[in-house]
Amino acid sequence: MEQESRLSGSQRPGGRTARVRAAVLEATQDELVERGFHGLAMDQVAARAGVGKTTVYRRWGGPAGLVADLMDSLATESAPHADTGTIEGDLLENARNVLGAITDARLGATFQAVIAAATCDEEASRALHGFYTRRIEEWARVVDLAVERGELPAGTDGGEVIRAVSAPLYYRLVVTREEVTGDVAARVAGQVLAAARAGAFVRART
Amino acid sequence: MEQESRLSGSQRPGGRTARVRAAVLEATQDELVERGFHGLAMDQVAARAGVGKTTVYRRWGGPAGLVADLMDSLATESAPHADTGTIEGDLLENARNVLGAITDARLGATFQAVIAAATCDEEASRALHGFYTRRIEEWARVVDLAVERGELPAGTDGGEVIRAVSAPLYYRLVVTREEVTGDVAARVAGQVLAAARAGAFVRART
DNA sequence: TTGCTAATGGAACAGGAGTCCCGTTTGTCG
DNA sequence: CGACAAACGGGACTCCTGTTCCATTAGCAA
Repeated sequence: MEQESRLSGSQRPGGRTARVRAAVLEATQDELVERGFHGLAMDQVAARAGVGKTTVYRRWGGPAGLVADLMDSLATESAPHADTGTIEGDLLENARNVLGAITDARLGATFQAVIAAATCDEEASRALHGFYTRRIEEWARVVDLAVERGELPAGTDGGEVIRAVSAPLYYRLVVTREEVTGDVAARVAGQVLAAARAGAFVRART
Repeated sequence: MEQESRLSGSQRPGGRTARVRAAVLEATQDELVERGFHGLAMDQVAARAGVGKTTVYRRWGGPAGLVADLMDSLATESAPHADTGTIEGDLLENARNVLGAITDARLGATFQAVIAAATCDEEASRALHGFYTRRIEEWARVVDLAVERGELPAGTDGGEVIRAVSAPLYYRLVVTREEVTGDVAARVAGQVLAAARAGAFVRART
């Protein structure tokens, strides 16, 4: 249960190792869609990926390690921030981006699985934290650009703005378990925009 | 796996049944704090509660049923909305209330466990949905009162406002896995207040 | 108090997840 | 091309979760 950096630090990152990882992560996502995190059996994943059960246990340790690595792999392919020209458009784009991720069967199941895993596993928790830290940083730039354009007050905290847009969508998905629609996404973007324009997201003076 | 209404509809709700339920739910919470949802073993719960393993399986069916019932029991003891006299104070109070719930070791672990359970179990999902539906309705009243006092524009959607305050806190807890502090709670309450005053939460005309 | 029945408890049983051992395959380097 | 080492694969084994059966206890009502 303590094999680190299975990604980059491999001593032999040759063809097979990478192939196995790809096949296993692919199979993991499929299983998550069909059975959810609690139903994620290493057995099944190994069989579906066409690799030995031993290999999966050796490299990932358990279901949590599996979803943590899956999250890491998703991090490398996450989309860059939008640039529609206005902060209104960019925030709406961010909301739609989140909406798309959580309504997509494959991605949605994956995110929920990692969230579930993170509640009881330190490794999955770190993977999740890292993923969103990067994503928020990336999208926070649209706020900085808006400030430069004079659309928003100087000192507006971009990370906070992006969090404020994303949070209500995830909140509905995993906490209140309400349906998340395009309407909700649009409303939320509008609400946050209003608060940002009013200067509610300006950083406190140090 | 289909024994309904173990709460109210019992044909014999006498002393022992209620005692057993209380002991089991108590033990469940303890186990959740120590091991999390994935580590919730019916065995352990039964032993800690001092009841037979068979009883726990019979009445709750599985770990998910256990946390679902726990959620239902928490619903009955959730606090009524605040009434500080100003919407600013009430929203801050709501933020602090959420903050208190998720930072409390016992409650925080419980909520995270139910959230994890809900990602893969329909029953837990319904319990969670019901709990927050009630809670949001309850606290939405502070917004209605504020509208009556003239603090906020007519037509402001109370449920949306409460969600907007609560969401960023839960988002940090379960999604981005950032620390949630009193600072964050206060900031969020302020941001939502600004948006509400600007009329961003006014319902669309039908 | 007495009997009925719901509810509980103990113990044996079954199924599956996770671990271990060792032989086999496959990159990689000289 | 050849050898070494890392990584993989299969199968047996163990332990624990969840189920089933039946005896026992304890509410409830007459």
